[in-house]
Amino acid sequence: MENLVANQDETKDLCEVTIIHDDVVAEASKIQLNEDTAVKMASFYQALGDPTRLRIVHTLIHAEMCVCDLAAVLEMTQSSISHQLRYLRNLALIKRRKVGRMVYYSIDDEHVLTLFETGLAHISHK
Amino acid sequence: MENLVANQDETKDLCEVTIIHDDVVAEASKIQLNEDTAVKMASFYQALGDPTRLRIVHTLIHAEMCVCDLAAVLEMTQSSISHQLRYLRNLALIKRRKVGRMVYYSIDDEHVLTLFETGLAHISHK
DNA sequence: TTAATATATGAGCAAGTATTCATATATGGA
DNA sequence: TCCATATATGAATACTTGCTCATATATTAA
Repeated sequence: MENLVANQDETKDLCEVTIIHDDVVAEASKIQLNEDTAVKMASFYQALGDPTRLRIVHTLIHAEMCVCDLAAVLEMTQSSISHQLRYLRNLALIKRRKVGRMVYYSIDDEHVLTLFETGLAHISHK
Repeated sequence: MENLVANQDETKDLCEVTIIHDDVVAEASKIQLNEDTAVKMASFYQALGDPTRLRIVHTLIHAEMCVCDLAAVLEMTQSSISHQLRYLRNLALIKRRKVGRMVYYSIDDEHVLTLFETGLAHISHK
């Protein structure tokens, strides 16, 4: 179930693909992520893989904020911020709270902060 | 230097952008990432934000591997793998070691594993 | 009910990207 | 030297994506 490569013969059917180290390939095949897992994980990283969304997340890590104020802080239009908020909400990274006609957004994922800090450490270190 | 918003009046110049909570906006403006930092961090996340690159990284976390074997394991062409390896190497997430005409790739960043584990925890948890 | 306003969203466009295809480079062996 | 082969890469293409613009929805206040 976690093995996308059924067997080596099948792999060898792929044009131009040669196996050099059978043992290494066999071991690596065992631990492969299934397609669904890879796609879901990639979506998670991609959410922070855009400067605007990253800045939104970074801002919301510090405080809950309404759309208007977020747009002001990031100096972007309400529309673009709203689109990106929907994107992040669809991935369940942020949640919203409605108060009258205002909508307050905040972080809704325990792993976002870890991810952010790791990224910051990465660019600070290299 | 970390403050992209020079002052509130300037922010208000942006068409259609209204500030609701001046204090919240002022505080948030103080902690904003500068453009360069946001772009660099986003690039880091984006590297794992593609299923193919994520699978490459995941595989290399377990073992150093040559291009041929990687292509076999991931069931993709040597060319596409090679392109993505260059991408990851340009971001210094992986490094290479040449032995004859073979090139062995491995992880070259201490934060990649943390990032990967956090992402896995995220999708396992939600 | 009507006007004002905070937020949401569909369509369109421009820019970016992952793969393929063809080919180049580089190394080892005959 | 000549061929086979492991890897790299430029160009083209199909696909994705972030923003803008116009407009819709929803809530408050008059």
